[in-house]
Amino acid sequence: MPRYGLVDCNNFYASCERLFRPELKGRPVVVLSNNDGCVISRSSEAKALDIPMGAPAYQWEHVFRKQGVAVFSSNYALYGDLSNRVMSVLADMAPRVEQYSIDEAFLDLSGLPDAMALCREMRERVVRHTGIPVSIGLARTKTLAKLAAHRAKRDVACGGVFDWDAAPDQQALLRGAAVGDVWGVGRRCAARLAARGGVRTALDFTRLPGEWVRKELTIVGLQTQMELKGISCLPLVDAPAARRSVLCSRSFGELIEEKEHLREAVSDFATRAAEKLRVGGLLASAVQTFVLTPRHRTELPQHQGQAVGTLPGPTDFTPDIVHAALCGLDEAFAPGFAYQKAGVILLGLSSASGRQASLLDLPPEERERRRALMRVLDGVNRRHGRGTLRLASAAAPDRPWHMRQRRRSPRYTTCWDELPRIG
DNA sequence: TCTGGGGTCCTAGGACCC
DNA sequence: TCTGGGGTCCTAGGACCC
Repeated sequence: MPRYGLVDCNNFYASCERLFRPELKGRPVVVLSNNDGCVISRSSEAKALDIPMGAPAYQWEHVFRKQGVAVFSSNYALYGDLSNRVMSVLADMAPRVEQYSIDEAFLDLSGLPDAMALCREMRERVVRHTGIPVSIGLARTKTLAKLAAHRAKRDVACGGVFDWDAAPDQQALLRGAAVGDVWGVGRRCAARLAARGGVRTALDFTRLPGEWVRKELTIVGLQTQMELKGISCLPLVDAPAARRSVLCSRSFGELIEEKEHLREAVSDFATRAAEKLRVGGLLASAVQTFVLTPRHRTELPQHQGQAVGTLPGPTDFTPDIVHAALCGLDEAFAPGFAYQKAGVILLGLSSASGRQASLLDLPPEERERRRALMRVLDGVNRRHGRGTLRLASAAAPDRPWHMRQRRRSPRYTTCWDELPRIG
C-alpha cells in the first residue's frame, strides 16, 4: 500500500513575519496580497477574529485598528527563502519529496517501518531549524493526506501529525469533511454537487455513481473521487515538470487610461518575464499581452483585451520580447477605458541548452553579443537591485500607478541592508 | 478610493490531413 | 441516391491550486 505524507506550514506568511518580530507572539497577524489588496494569510489569532481569507483590506481596517492586528504587505523574498530552508530539512529526512507549493510538500513514505515516528521527528526538526510550525497528514492517497493534514492542524490533540489510515472510523472522518474542503473540489464544483441531491460532505461525494462524476466533473473529478475512496491515482512527482509558461502581471496602484503608461508597464512586465526565462535557462517562442479593466467596478465600462505576438524564433533576448509584447499591446488596447491590470505571458517554452539551430538563426557573433549584453544586464540588476539597468521604454520607478506596498517588512534574510539588528 | 499573482490541466470546437 | 472517419494540432475558456 502506498503511503503519502503532506507537510503543510501553518499560516505560512504570517508565521514568517512573526519569526523576526517575537513581540507579535499571541497577537493577530495578517499578510496582504500585492497592492495591499486583500488578506492572504492569517495567524490563528486573526482567524479567531473571523477575518476571512481573501477579505478586502479596506473593509477590515477598523477591525485591524481596534483589535491591534499587525498588518504586513507581502514580502516574497522573505517567504521564498524560508520556504527553501523548510524544504531542505524535509529533503534531508524523507526518501522522496515533491515540493507542491511555497508552503507544502508531499512525501513518499511507502514501505517505511514507522512513518509516524519519522513525521513527528520531522515536525520537531523543522520548527527547531527554521522556527516555522508545520502540520503533517499521512494517508494512502495524496487527497486523503491533504485531509489528514487539515485535521492535524485543527485538532490540537493530534500533536501536529495525523495518520488517516490508522483512524478507527474513516467513514466518520469523511463525513466530517465538507466536500468543498477536498483538494480539487473548488467553489464551482462544490455548488454543482450541492445542487445535485445535496452532496455536502466528502462521504456523500464518494457515494455518487462514478459515471455521473466522470460526465459532470471530468476525469479530474473522477480521480478525486477514487482518491477519497483510497485508490491512489496521483503519484508523487519528484522531478519538477518543465515549465509551460512564464507570467508577469500586476494590478496598478491607480487606474491607467493613457496608452503611454500602459506601454511602460508592459515593457516592465516583459523585462521581468525575460529575466525569469534566463534564470530558468529557457527560451520563449511567443508573447501574449493582456489588459483588463477592474471587474469589481461594474459602473465602469469593461474591456478585456489580449493578443499574441510571435517572436522571430525561440529567444530570451529582452529587447525582442519587449518589442513583441508592445506589438501585442497595440492590438489588445482599446482607447476610452480605465485599466486596472496588465500582464505578459511567455509561451512555447523550450530549453536554452537543447536549442535547435534554424535557418533564421543569427550569425554566431551576433548571438554571442546579445548573450553577453543580457549577462551584463542581469549581473548589474542582481547586484544593485532590479530595474537598475533597463530599456528606455520601461517605466521609471517613481510612477504613481506602481503597486502599493506600504507595510512591507524588511527582507531580513536575503538583503544585506535589511538584516535584523541585535542589541 | 480601496478585491493578488502565478501557475496547471481539461474540454470543446475548428482547421487540416489522409 | 449516396455525402467518411479518424487522427493531430491549435486555441479559447473554464476550473482548480496555493
